[in-house]
Amino acid sequence: MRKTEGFGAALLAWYDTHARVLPWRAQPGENRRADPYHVLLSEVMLQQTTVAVVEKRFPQFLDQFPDLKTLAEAPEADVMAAWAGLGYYRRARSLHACAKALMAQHGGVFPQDEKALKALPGIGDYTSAAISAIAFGEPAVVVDGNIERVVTRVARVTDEMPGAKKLIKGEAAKLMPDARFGDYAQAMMDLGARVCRPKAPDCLLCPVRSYCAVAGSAEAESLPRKAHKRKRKTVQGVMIVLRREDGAVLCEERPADGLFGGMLGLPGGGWDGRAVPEVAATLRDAGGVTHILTHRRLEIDVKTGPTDGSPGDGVWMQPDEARAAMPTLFVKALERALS
DNA sequence: AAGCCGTGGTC
DNA sequence: TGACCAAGGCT
Repeated sequence: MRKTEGFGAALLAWYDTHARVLPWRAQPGENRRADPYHVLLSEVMLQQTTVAVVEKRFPQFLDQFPDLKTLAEAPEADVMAAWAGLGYYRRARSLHACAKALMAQHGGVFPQDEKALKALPGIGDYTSAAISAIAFGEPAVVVDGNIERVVTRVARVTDEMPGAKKLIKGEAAKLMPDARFGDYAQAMMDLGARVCRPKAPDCLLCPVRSYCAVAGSAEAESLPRKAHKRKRKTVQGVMIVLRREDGAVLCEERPADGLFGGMLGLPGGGWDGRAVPEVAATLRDAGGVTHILTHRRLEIDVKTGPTDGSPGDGVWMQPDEARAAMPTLFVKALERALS
């Protein structure tokens, strides 16, 4: 039987001297735990989003919404606008709903157990465990993409993802120390990010290589095993930039569900299941914009022209204000039309 | 349970 | 270029 005793202690010792310094984190030895609201916000922001991006956006968001109550009471449009450019915009809507639920159902006090946390909007298996461990020191089994990778290698889990998830969670539980559960979870993630990387893992300086089933072997890089992804489809459409005499641009709020749901966007269609507005045919061709999503490739023709017409169900906004509140795709289309 | 949902970086 | 990846959740 592989020895797991001592794994946690070895990793924590490494973390004590190698922890990344991050704005939402209580550093090891700081003798405090991170603020639950900060942990919630950072964890949601970090879902499928790189640390580099979150390091920049977390302080800005926190500045605008300094505490749970402020976030809960903020207009939804403000929250969505603050999320612009971060992607996966349902996260913003869920985060807002989560803050409201915490105020309404928990008196503004975070529950500490995973189960109660997971019942909140936008909080799933990973995030509930992470908040429970990091903000409250609970012995939750935290498994994210980094930890998945570390565990499949340490325990040599060769089953294909995502089927192996249950097995991985079991193995992850075996590796846990008997204290410092929050530090441990973050240590695992730091290890996965910096040492036990997807490509070219740095086994030579890994603090837990003596516990690892595949350390130093070529097999390490092959784990976890993942099925190949299917090719994305190309979708074509049109975006319309109508300009008023004062320079304002016609914008519109997108439907709550679907691509860029609830965000500020531009009129148009053909790429999102909606018909191309007839005005498009009367406007100047401003060029094209290509935008790559995880499972789709959008090829957009940008049309522009002056108008004194009524706003319809849209809203006139100055370009600077619009840019700040719109997903990147729309910003690109706007740039194309205005430059 | 497999597909949907953004964006930017790397190789 | 294209494939893969990054502290996932929801349906």
